[in-house]
Amino acid sequence: MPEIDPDAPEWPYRQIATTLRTEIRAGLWEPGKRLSTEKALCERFGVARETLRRALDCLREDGLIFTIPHRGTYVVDPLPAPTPE
Amino acid sequence: MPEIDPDAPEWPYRQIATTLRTEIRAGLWEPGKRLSTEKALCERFGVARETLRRALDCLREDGLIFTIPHRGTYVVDPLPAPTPE
DNA sequence: AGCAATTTGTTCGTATGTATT
DNA sequence: CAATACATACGAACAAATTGC
Repeated sequence: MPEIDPDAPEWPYRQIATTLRTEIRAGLWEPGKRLSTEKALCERFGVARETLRRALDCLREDGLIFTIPHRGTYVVDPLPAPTPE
Repeated sequence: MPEIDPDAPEWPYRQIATTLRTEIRAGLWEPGKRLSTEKALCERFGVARETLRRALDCLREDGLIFTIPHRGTYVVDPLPAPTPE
């Protein structure tokens, strides 16, 4: 069961962003802790690094994650209130 | 003051080539030095990467620039004599 | 102090699909 | 139809900072 569907109308990077957003909201990624590395996430979703990074950009805009250069990407703590819309 | 006019009769990539050619000839880009990255130039001119690269192709044909893969695009040193026409 | 591995940052090469001119 | 343009995506290579030994 691939985690993204290349044939879906939604772009892969958006599908990935949605998946990760849901997981973070569900608590699968603990606030304050580090997310998987870009490399690991690329392998998990079967996409190129650019695509994965594009997805992370979305989450960063949501205020759900932040990245420390050469260290990793972390889940914010505490999580921001979900934005309506 | 956008640097290119999408409504002009000239294609955007040609307008960009002309602008950069003029700047290089005027010495705004020092011979031997690196030009801005494709990304930065895309943002400056507000065009897609393909369009920007098409403009760089023109300058490359003019012998004004050369590109080192994964490093950047540089202004030739010395500049070639302007070709008549 | 030194060194290699890890990880993110950057940059160009290429290809595809869609829309516009 | 052909050329151009945009957005996305994959690939490759290199840079730079961090980490662990």
